[in-house]
Amino acid sequence: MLTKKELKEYCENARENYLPHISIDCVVFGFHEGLMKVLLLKVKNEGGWYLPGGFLLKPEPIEMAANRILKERTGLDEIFLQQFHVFGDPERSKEHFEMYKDLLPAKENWFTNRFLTIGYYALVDFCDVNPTPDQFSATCSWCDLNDLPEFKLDHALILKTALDTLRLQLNYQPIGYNLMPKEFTMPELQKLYETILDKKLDRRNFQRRMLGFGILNRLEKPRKGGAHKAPYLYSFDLENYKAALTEGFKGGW
Amino acid sequence: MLTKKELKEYCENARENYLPHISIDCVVFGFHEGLMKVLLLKVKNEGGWYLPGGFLLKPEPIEMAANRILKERTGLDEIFLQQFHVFGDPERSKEHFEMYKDLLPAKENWFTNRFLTIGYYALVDFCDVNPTPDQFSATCSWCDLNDLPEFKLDHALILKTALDTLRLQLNYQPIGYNLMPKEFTMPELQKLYETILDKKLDRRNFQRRMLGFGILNRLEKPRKGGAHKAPYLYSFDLENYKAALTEGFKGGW
DNA sequence: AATGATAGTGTATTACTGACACAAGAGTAA
DNA sequence: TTACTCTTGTGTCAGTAATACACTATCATT
Repeated sequence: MLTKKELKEYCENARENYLPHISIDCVVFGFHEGLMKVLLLKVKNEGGWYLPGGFLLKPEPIEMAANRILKERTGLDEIFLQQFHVFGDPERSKEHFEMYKDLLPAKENWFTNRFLTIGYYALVDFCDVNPTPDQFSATCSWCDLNDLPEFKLDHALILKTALDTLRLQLNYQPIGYNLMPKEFTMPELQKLYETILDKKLDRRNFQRRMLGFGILNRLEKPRKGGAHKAPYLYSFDLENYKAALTEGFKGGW
Repeated sequence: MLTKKELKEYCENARENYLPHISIDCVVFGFHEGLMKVLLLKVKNEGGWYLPGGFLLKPEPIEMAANRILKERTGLDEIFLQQFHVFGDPERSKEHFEMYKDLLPAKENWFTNRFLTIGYYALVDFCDVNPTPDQFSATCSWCDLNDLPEFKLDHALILKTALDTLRLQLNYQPIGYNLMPKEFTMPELQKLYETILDKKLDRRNFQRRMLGFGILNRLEKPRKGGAHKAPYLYSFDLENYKAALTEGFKGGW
């Protein structure tokens, strides 16, 4: 929560530069040590967590805004982003309304307005991210998808919708290029799928199917160093991967 | 295109009642005589066609706004609606900007603002629709999907995106309840699928697969009156249909 | 009663999915 | 060095779904 002074400054700036009534919230998925992670922010002097988000500059394309916001929170450029839903319940920002309504008159108070928020989800390589709080936040950090904190506003719903969308997309799009390091083993990739879907998959069938998609290159060298049989390393075949992204897998009719 | 007087009145009302910078555009699909149809509007004194659209009342949920807009254009309540994308290119309303910029000063000119538009597609029973122009339009009518006119703004893109989404959804959701009359024959339903997908399907395999979904009831009576063998009539099993809508078909992992 | 057009249905082939088991490699410890 | 353990790589078989294809049934018309 902002102090009155901070609020006032922020609102003046926001009214000047941002489109009113529209915000962007991003669900940033990462994958680390076999666990699915989401990037979250904890606001100063408030309980509850937020998704990284922000506003749209008046002349800015939406996707560019999402990229800008994520660049600020992660340090990353060129993030894989997918717009998935607009959340527009008139009551969705009620908490903010209650919190800020007494600090500034409605007319100049950015946060007592209604906001529609455009939901994006992002897939990123966990290790590349440098979580950076925004000016409202005390903390920006990865949270385990299995162990989520309390959310503010409707951010739990946004996260759930993103996850549902991701799971659905898994069925007709390749995924992983943005979540895995350049080189990885088949068991590691399987773990990613298992984590996203929250279920066990058969090792042999997973491999067969995955290879069947034709988006993987097996590298010559295996991964050394483990205490067991050295697994092969794979990388994505970018060309086929992108083709699969646009055309989708098989898919019925 | 509006006259100056009309524009002025409209803008005053709009500023008062609608959220700025946000619009809704609907792609209304219907199916008639074996052809896929889209509901379009032709504005007075302008070349080119628009999708039915409108704005969001300040306290109104998005979905309700889409319903309200479609109720006005079609006479229908309770339309099947699916939000599919937000279009936000800052240049997307350039045509409007050029058209209206000289009529009113920017400050009070609703139409020279930037608009993000939320795209919904709707599936309706062609025969139930009573196409009704809005106050800007001379004509509201069904157009054949294979024979589309010139569009204004980015409405060709919006339509294409809607169609792509619909085709994709065909693979994991039932469709047809909203597009077909209550009772229909298997060949008629097949024709719907063929029309949406723009490709021929095998009669026998289509039937087997469709019945396999378990969302159809075969009625006792056949359709009489044709010059040929009387086909069976089917209706959708609402309960199973809705279950399939939420759970999706099979779907991979 | 023969014709023409369309509807209903069965079957063989192939591809895919899911369940399962065994062999190979790499380190570890005797 | 050898046996052991853990993990990876791969083959097979059965059940299921997808594809391709051809015949019979029915109605209206002549």
